[in-house]
Amino acid sequence: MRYTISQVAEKFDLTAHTIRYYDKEGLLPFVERNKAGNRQFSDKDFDWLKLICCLKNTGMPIKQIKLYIEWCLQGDETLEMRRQMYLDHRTEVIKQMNDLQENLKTIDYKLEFYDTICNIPVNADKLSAGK
Amino acid sequence: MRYTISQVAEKFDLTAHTIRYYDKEGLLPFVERNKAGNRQFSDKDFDWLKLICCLKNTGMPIKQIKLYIEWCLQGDETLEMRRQMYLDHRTEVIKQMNDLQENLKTIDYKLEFYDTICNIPVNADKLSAGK
DNA sequence: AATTGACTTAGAGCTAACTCGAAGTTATAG
DNA sequence: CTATAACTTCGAGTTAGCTCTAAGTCAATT
Repeated sequence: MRYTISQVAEKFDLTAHTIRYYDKEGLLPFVERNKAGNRQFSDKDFDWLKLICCLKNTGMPIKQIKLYIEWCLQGDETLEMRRQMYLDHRTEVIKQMNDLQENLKTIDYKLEFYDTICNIPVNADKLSAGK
Repeated sequence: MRYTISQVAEKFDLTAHTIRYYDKEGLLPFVERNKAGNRQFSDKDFDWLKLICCLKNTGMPIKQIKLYIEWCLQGDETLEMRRQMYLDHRTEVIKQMNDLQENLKTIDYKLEFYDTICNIPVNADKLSAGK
């Protein structure tokens, strides 16, 4: 099956503009064109896009994703670099998760405070960020 | 105890520039000045800054943080709005954590693949993002 | 009295990641 | 044959969040 840019946009919850931007930035060098010059996405391209979205949504900059894709196209000589990239990125993602969990504690603490004070709205914090 | 902007920057791993930027954006209306016009941070301000960093690091836009701080200074009439903001933000943070966890699976799957292929570097994926 | 260093403001500049508009091409429906 | 819709490129514009520079103030040291 072949898909147009707007079908892909729909499927990945992106805009066609964004997909063209990704292409321009070198993230989609493998996408083929028909005689009219229109992009023709294949199911194989969907795997690439899923991966690109995964890396993007975990905070990897587009330039680094581009680099990774270049490595993939270069072949086996870049295998170890790619593996190392995933190792480093995994560490980053774990850190993000830990940071979120830590910050969630603060938010939950605040919520406890507001849940209490909103039922008994007396003597609330006007100028204090604590408690 | 009173602290200068550079001491605060050091403590919160920000630059003095960034702190002035936050002040300009309305995040630090409570910070006092000495006769020379220099900012004088107190321990109470540290609580505010911790909270601001928490919200910022969980993806809350600076404009919304500013709004929250305005609400705090307005007093009890905004208690319910503040509580609702924390509820909404909590949902956001949980979503971020779930998304990260989901994406981490993809990364771990990739790592498994690269761990295998890097020990037996034969027939690697040259043009496929899958498997 | 002069130098040094840390602060001040105002405002310009930067980067990432889009986001949009203009002008043009092509395939299909009427 | 023409109108419409969906695509194309190019390049300008936008937004968030800084980041930096210039020019100036002020307190403390030499």
